[in-house]
Formats: sequence, C-alpha cells, structure tokens
Amino acid sequence: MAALQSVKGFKDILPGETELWQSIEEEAKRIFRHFGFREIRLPMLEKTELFARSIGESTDIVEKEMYTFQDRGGDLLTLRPEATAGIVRAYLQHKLYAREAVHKFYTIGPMFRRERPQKGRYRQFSQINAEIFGLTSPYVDAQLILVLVHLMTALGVDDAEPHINSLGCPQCRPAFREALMAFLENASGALCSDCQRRRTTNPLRVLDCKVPGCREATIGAPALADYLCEECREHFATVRRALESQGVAYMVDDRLVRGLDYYVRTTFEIQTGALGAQNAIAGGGRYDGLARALGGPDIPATGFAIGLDRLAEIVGLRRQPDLPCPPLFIAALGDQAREQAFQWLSRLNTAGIAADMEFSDKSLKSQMKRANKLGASHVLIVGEHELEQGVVTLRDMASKEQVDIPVPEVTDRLLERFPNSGG
RNA sequence: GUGGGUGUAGCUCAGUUGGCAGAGCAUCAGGUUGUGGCCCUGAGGGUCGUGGGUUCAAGUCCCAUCACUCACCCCA
Repeated sequence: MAALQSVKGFKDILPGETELWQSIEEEAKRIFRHFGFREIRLPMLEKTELFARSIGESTDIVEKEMYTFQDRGGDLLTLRPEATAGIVRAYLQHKLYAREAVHKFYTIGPMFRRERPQKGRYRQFSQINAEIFGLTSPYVDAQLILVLVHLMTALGVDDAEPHINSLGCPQCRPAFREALMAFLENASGALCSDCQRRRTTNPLRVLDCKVPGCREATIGAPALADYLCEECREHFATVRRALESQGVAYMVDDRLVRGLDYYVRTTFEIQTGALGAQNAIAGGGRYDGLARALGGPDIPATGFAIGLDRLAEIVGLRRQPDLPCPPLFIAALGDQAREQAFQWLSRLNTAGIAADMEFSDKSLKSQMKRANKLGASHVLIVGEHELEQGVVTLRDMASKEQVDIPVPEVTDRLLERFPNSGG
C-alpha cells in the first residue's frame, strides 16, 4: 500500500461507470429542456456566510459538516454543501429578477459534506438541482415533482415513490411547533436520547425519527395538517389536485421533515428501498423566504435536489452497461504498415469515425484478439504482403468475409462504409 | 463524533489443530512461420493492510495501528 490513495469519502468514477453517469445526465438535461429549465453553472466555493445564513446556523451541515477554511487572503470560504444557496446568491447578485419575473434553472455538479461515509453517502457527491424563481403558484411545486417522476420513469426506476407534505409558513408553523413541543414534553420519557435533544433544538425532526419507541410515542402527536392556515391548506390541496390530474401516484407523509431551515409549505422526497439506509434519492420543497433572508427582494422560490451518486447506483443495478465500441480496428504488421495505418486511422478519427489500431509490434493473432475484445465489427489488415501488391484486407468480424481494397481507395471506401456516427 | 464487520494476486475469494502462499477470472505469450470468440498449454503478478509480541516456525494466536465497509447521526 505504498501508492497514494484518494481522500476518504472521495471516489473515482472510472470508464465503464462514466457512461452510466453521462446517460443519466443527458436524460435529465433533455427533460429539463422540455420543461423550460435552463442550465446555470456556479462556483463550488462560496463565502461561508452564505451557507450559514441560508441553510441555518444550527443545522448539522453548518455546525459540523462543512469544508471551511481561510484562504491566503484571510477570507472564510466553504466548499458548497448544497446548491440552492449558490443559485439564490447568483440570482440576486446578477439581479436576474429585474430581467424577467420567472426563472427556471438546473445545475449539475459536486457538493461536499464531511460526514462519515457509508452506502449512498460520500464526502464529495453530485447533485442535479432544479429551481424555479418568481412564482408562488402551487402548480410549479407540482411541476417539480412531475419532472422527478418523469425522470425516474425515463431511467427505469419504477419503485420511486414521491412523498409529499406541507410544512406550513411563518404564519401557521409557530403554533404547530408550540403544540408539538408541549406534546413531546409529556412524552419525553419514551423518546430516544437523540430525540431528547431534538425535542428542544428541532422538534419537527422527532417526527422523523426511525427508532420504534419514538414512532410509538409520537402516534398521537399533533399533525401539521391540522395547523395549516387557510392559504397553506389551499396551496397544498392544489398541489395534490395537480398531481392527481397527471396521474402521479404520491403519498402524503405528514412526518416528512426537511433538514434545511429555509423550507416552507410544500416539501417532497423521492424514496426507494434499494439503497440501504439512504432511502431518499431526491428531495426538495418551497423556500419563499430565502431570497429575502439573503438580502434580496422578497421572491418566492421552489426547487429540488437529486442525489446523482445514489441515482446512478440504483440505475446501474438494473441496467447492463453498453460499452461504446469502435466499428473499425486496424491491424498493422511491420513498421511500414504501421506508418500507413496511422495515417488512415488519423484520417478516419478526424472525420468523426470511431476507430482504433494496435500501436505496438504484435502478432496478427494478438491484434485480432484485441479487435475482438474491443468489439470491432471490422478489422482492416494492413500487411506487408498486401502493401507490396497495393491492397489491404477488410475483414467482417461477424461473417468472417474478407475483401481486398486497393491502397489508393482505402480512405474513400472506409468513409463510405463507416458513415460518421455523430456520437 | 459513536458502534459492528472486513483486510491474502488487477478482480472474486480459498488457505485445515500454527509447518514451503493457492484457485477461478483477468492480463500476456504459445498451440507449424500472417487471422478473433470456444478449447488446450505456459508465463508474469503477492513484503498475506502496517508495526510490534508469543513461538524452533505466524496468512493462521495476542496487542496496537491504518484502510475499507455497513449502521447510528445527518441528509441527496
């Protein structure tokens, strides 16, 4: 173990796996385009203050998971632990709200949190984010969920179930919070030690606890739904109607609580059982107050994040990788032949044709083996005997048929037979 | 931060009551001098995670340490 290793929780994505990631990203981009989202690309490094103010000072993410450091100029910087804060920052910084009332963004990239790694959880992980600015309409909440469901279906993830909930708003949530705290105080004896702590710091989270004792103790707990104000109630009802009108099967989960402070009203998660303890592969919700909290105008917003690593693992489980294979392999025998082969190969490659050759001095048998392994449909055999006679041989690997091609015609014949694949 | 599991060839793993480090797959080379897949033969590749200890002798027993992994926590 003398060779250097990657940093804990940071992983490499090797060829064979990158194809899967690319296909997922392409599918997502295609769907985003259809739904009217445009790509935004952002720095991975932001001022620490941005995350403290958006995610919430007392969240675990900010308190103990961020990669924060002082740069050489003394600025306190943080590798982004999530994307929404940066998107809002960019949106405000460039005053995009002044150009048009509504913006729909997506972005794909790495996030960083220093947690203990486990299945489906890494210190650098990628997310696909989508955000909609400038609309309070419940229909855009529904549209986001629809995008997620649509993407899951397109990727063949059939057991992905949207869980939805409403967290209320600053008007109605405080009353619920108080009622819940009062309830938990009575039930406190039955709660686990973590929930004892959460009871005061983040009472909503107690509802989310997995410990059976806590689930039992909170059975009669106040329900958020009963405390929603008229506007929130109507908003949530419209989200549900919109989903139903699209035939989206969803589950109302009144215990669905999001970990970030900025969420209000609609929240949702896409869950699956395929990933051990990490059952959420996507999550999101409405964050109407965030733009204002970051010093901008009062602009409503809603969005989601997909855990791309988790999604790739799930999709990878149910899909055989189809490796890209060049249609043509050139086998050259001897120095002269290799020189000629390299010229042809380069000509083909620059013309957009996937092809490869053997560059070292190997036996024809060995070169044929390699061509077979690469999955080439044809092999161009460039041998000294043929060159002397002014021809080369093209072998069809499936039918084993071989035809001679006169040297002057090689490029044209190959360009004709292997049209630019475009890929 | 807390707990459990696992570390032997590139990969998946055997390795008996301590007694010469193995298999399959993969790689490479051959199987009449220039033709792939199947088959056959052979080769390369390991300080047994690392450092101590016990012993005539440690992959095996003991201690420490590191790494990986799963779970808690948190979240996508």
